[in-house]
Amino acid sequence: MSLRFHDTARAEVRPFEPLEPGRASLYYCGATVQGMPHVGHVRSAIAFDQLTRWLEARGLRVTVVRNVTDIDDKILAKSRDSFREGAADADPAVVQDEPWWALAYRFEQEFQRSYAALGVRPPTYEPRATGHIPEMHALIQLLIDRGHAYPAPDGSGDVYFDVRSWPAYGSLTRQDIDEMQAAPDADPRGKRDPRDFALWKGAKESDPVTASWASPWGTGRPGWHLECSSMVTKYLGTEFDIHGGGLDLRFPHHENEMAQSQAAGHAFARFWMHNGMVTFEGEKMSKSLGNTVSPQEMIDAAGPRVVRYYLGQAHYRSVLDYRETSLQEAAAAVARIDGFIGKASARVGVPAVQQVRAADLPAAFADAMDDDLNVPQALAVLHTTVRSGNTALASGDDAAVGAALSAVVAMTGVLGLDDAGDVRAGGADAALAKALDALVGDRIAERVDARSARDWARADAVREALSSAGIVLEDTADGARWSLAEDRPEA
RNA sequence: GGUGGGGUGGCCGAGAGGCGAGGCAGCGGCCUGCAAAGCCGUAUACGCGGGUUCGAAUCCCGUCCCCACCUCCA
Repeated sequence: MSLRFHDTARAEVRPFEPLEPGRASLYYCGATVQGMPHVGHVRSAIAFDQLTRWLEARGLRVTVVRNVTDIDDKILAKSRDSFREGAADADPAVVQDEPWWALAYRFEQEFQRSYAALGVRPPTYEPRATGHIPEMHALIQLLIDRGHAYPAPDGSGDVYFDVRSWPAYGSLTRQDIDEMQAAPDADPRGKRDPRDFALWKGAKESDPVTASWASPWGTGRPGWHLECSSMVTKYLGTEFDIHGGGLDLRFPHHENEMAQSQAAGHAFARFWMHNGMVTFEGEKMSKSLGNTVSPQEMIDAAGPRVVRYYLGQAHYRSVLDYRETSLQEAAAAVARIDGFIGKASARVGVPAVQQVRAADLPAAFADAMDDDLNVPQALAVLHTTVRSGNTALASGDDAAVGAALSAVVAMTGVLGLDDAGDVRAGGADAALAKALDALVGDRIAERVDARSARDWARADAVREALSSAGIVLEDTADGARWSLAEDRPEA
């Protein structure tokens, strides 16, 4: 079976043929860096990281571009707020008297940290909106020349996209302009139609000078949707393979982006892929509802590897509903996989880290991934392989153990579990781990003596002493194994 | 009002006309000095009411409920 993906624009799953053989181009929307990352951002990044890894496993060289929107109304507003007396007192995420560019950069780094912790590999390039003002000006001029944009006649310095001039407007999400609910609080200043959106925003009195750029239409700053169109075209060309983002970006962001790019004469994205929302007990997580759980809170509770598994386990287009027990269940599943990898590695050796290729993967796994990234079904294959590996381990069939181990490692690589470092397990200082191993080894030797003397009380005392220090002992056919106890996540 | 997506066993979560994916939790067993881990077995599951069919969770008709987007949002 060949690769096929769901395309939002066509509302169907269809075969994926890259524009250029052997290569794939992917652009997906990163964050507007106006606050701390929340799980939704991270889920989206994980979904497109899985997509990237799968395209690569299929032998494609993938160019990934993810934007950073580092200028917008909210960034400016939050910066402005930070200059109020005592602004930082109430909220630890607020830095007193912080310029907008410092604020944007600070949060950009927070995003980097979260992505890295959860094994989202860096994109090929991550352009910032503020670095592409000339490209935006060129696009605006092109749209004006082609009759699809106009400077506002009210002298505001705004330039708008003319929605009515583009008959295909609404086609991405199958919206009819006349059926849409009118925005109650939209500022219609100078617009021909309330749906027209700003390509360029004229500078206001309250805007800092650092947030204003000269333009043929007056001093100002870019509108929200424009940066993506400009940056996609610059790095991936006027036509490219896949454009991704969260489902909530379909409208208006991606609709507007598509309209302005196609009105400029660009073929633009061949596929539009959108990931589902993360909900909290059935409701979309949002700050206004106060039901957010931050990636850091999850990582603190369960470790990055478990969080990576949890956020990446559902199909990317489905709603992922977070509830109290979610991380515990994910932790149990991860422990099962890791338990096998640990025991199998001890038996047949740690498999060499090689380039993961689809050919090394179970066919059922590859088929599932080919089918619009059916990760849940792929995980079923992974777990089935773990089970057969455990059976082989018990029966002493080392050849089968080795085969299962390679397959499991390859599958976890595709899913990105390999890069989601667990600080408690893998990231610990090597010298420390060695020292601990020596100490625990002595106790294990002592327990072996006790057991051969059938002195169960002494053997159990060793195990309990280690257990109270957070070290778990397991007796296996190859002798006792020790590992650090998993913290059971509380939230 | 418009546009999409959903309702699957105690929970999460695939599937989409015919052998009950997978994980978590539970129960029974095997293994173990005891554990842990593992393995095996174990469930009148498909919102509700009709219909089509030899056969429907999957198709058709009706109906109820939920979520998202249409304003900033991954």
